[in-house]
Amino acid sequence: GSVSDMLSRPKPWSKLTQKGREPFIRMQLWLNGELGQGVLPVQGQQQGPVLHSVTSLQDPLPQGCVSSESTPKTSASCSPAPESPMSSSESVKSLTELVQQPCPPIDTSKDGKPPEPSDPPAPDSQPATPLPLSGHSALSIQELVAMSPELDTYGITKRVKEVLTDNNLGQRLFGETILGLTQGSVSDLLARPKPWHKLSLKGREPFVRMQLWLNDPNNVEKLMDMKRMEKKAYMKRRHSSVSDSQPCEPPSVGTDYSQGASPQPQHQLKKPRVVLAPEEKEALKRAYQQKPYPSPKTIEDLATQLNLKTSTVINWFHNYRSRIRRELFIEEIQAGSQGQAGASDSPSARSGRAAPSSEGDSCDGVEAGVEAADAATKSQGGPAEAQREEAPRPAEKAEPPSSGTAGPDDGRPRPPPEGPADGPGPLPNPAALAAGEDAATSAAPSGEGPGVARDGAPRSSTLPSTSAPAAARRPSSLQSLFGLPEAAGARDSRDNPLRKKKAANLNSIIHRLEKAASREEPIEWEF
DNA sequence: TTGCAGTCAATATC
DNA sequence: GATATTGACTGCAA
Repeated sequence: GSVSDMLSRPKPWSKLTQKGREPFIRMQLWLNGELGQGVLPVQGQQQGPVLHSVTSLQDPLPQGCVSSESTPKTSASCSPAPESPMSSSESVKSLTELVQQPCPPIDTSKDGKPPEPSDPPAPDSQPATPLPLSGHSALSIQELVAMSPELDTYGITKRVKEVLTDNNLGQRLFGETILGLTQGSVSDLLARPKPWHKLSLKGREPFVRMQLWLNDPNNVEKLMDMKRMEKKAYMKRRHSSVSDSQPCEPPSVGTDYSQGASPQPQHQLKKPRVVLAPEEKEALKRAYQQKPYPSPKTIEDLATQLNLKTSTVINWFHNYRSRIRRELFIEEIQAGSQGQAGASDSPSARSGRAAPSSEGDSCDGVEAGVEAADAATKSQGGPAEAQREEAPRPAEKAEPPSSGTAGPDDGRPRPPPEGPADGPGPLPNPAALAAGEDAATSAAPSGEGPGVARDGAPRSSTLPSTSAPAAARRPSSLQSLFGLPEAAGARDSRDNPLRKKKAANLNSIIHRLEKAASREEPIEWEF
């Protein structure tokens, strides 16, 4: 009866609970041939082998399947191991274990044609899947992510970095093979992991993959294999291209692009990458300090004055906000782990424990740990310290006189800013520009900052005092959030960037407050 | 429409 | 050559 109902009236995915999704996962797996025969005994007890099939997928990661494609050597298949029935709670447990504990050797796929992310020769062989996943794996990983227990993103990346460096494995290989991401993304991810509870489902995926990879006892071997294979393929291509004096591009199956169709046009269509001059960045940063959320008009003005496209300015603000936020996360984490004195190097887990459902605990509460981080950064020699203040620190090496121009001596291949080539001239003072526009906003911080809730706006159950990370709950953190001067306390010159960040973050909060205040309906405050 | 998360990919830097 | 940085883009949600 349930089956009939489900088949004839399937609910949309988004409406389904996790439990409700299980049958669909099973169906999908079954369709993919992933479920063995008779592995799913009809549930004698109410909760049968829930999730068992999912958890029994020994390799939800691409790596196995990928390597099977491009690494015929790697043995085995993705077929699930024999299973035994399991209760629902056991299933959940098994999921947790899958992610958190070492799992049996990963078998590689036998089916499908997984793409070859790291091996360009057959770029079109897998039209549909951008990730190095076979279809079922993609589904599985998403399910795993959805049901994954909280992971210690910081710890995971730390371990991944260790393993990679210890074994001389590159980010590119790892990213393309294991995560389905490009080198840049991997670098970013490893250097600045977000805490688990701040990640979206999609954002969690790479961490689940990393965790699973870490759990795989053969992970390094497989990657090494991939590396060897790549090298081999590369040598082969190089060899053949040399002997044939052909371009070493992968031979695009049967098509000859090298003739009439010029090989160039695609390149010519590419837009040159905009590279902002240090002075421009500096100006933008100043504007950001004043107003992290500039109005369209301000953006327009900034763009005009800096001789940039408005979209560039918009993008810059988006990127900068987002990256600042992440920097602050990192600082929070660092501070947290410092404060915890090694009790656990699981900051995200920490906050999770403190706030089991603390999604809204500190939306912008990234300030929470900054103060501690501030102290921490001075004494601690951590892996991230080198870059910790990089973003917010204005014009690192070439702290330019702000009136300077983007002179040619900056040595950067500045693409032609489509506009008069006379340059921006003496750079404007965008800060003033931004500040001037909204004095009220800028003045706000000096007022009663956390009065956020004074108007009765629900300080809300979503923000229980216990929901914030430990550092955030310290009174001093609250003070630091809204009491900048004291919090920042001019301890040394390194405080400046932090103060700026804090100020900017505060402005960001204010911006949201203002926005929220202009709404009719009550809202839930998230700070 | 706006802001954000996540990512790519070009470029810079090590 | 590997890694880090960063402008741009996509897709989603409010």
